[in-house]
Amino acid sequence: MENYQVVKLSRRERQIMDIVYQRERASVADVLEDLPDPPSYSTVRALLRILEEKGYLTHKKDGKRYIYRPTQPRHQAGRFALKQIFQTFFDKSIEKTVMTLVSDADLSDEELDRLSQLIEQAKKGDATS
Amino acid sequence: MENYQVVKLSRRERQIMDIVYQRERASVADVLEDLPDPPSYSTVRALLRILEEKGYLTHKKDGKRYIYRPTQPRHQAGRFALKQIFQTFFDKSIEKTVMTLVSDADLSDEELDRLSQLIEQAKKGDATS
DNA sequence: TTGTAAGTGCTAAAATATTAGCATATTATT
DNA sequence: AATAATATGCTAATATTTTAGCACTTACAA
Repeated sequence: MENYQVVKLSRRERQIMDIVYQRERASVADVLEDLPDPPSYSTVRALLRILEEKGYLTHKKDGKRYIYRPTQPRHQAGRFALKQIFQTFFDKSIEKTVMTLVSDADLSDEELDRLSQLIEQAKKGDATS
Repeated sequence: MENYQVVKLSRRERQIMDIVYQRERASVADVLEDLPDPPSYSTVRALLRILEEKGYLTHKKDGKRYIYRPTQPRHQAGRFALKQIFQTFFDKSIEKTVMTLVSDADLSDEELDRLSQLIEQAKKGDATS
């Protein structure tokens, strides 16, 4: 099970994958709009075609233009990306990673309550110690 | 404040930065050891030199060899990387990101307790709603 | 103090990624 | 059904990344 963060993607390819993941689906124009240092239209089309060839994207026609989507579900790709992050920056510790997220987050009370609940559930559900 | 995940790093450069961050500091041999599809020794040296030129690494001498370190503190780089992730994959929602981490994590009771505490503190400390 | 092993500095070749542009197709409009 | 506007398909030039190799340096041990 390969993840796009891990595999051989060039800089532009990664930028484009990030954009398509953020938008869930995107036309060439959408991607171009979000790209930093935007290259030409043709360039973006070429990259999208390559990413499709490599298997990271698919497209379907919508009227006369193509709409691209990731082949891998966003949530799944996200989990892989997170794994990469906590292995690289947080001593492989999920706890440290969560600590950082929560500390920086400025979450609302509702959000914090939901997190508390989740943690309570985790305590019950699992007997690891 | 620029982050290496965000700026123009090539694929190999990123791989190397990840390795150096994981190890905190690394010799050429260390990096070579961890690189997938490892290239030659000279190659790794060249890339390390380039990363130093670009300002992402520094080195000091240790005996006859160089030890490289990131110029940017790991924790700080990690926070940036996390931001990138939750913006790309989790609808910009830190809550969703934490949910995923905790759900997947299989954390020990001690870890869960510490997280509960952290969340309680966050509730007290901050009046956002 | 000299030889040798293990390092680095630099440069240029090779491989890959990035880009633009022309030819062609499709849709909508008149 | 002809035209204009807006797509895509493909190819080849350019730029960047990745690589190896040779020349030089340093540390250490005989």
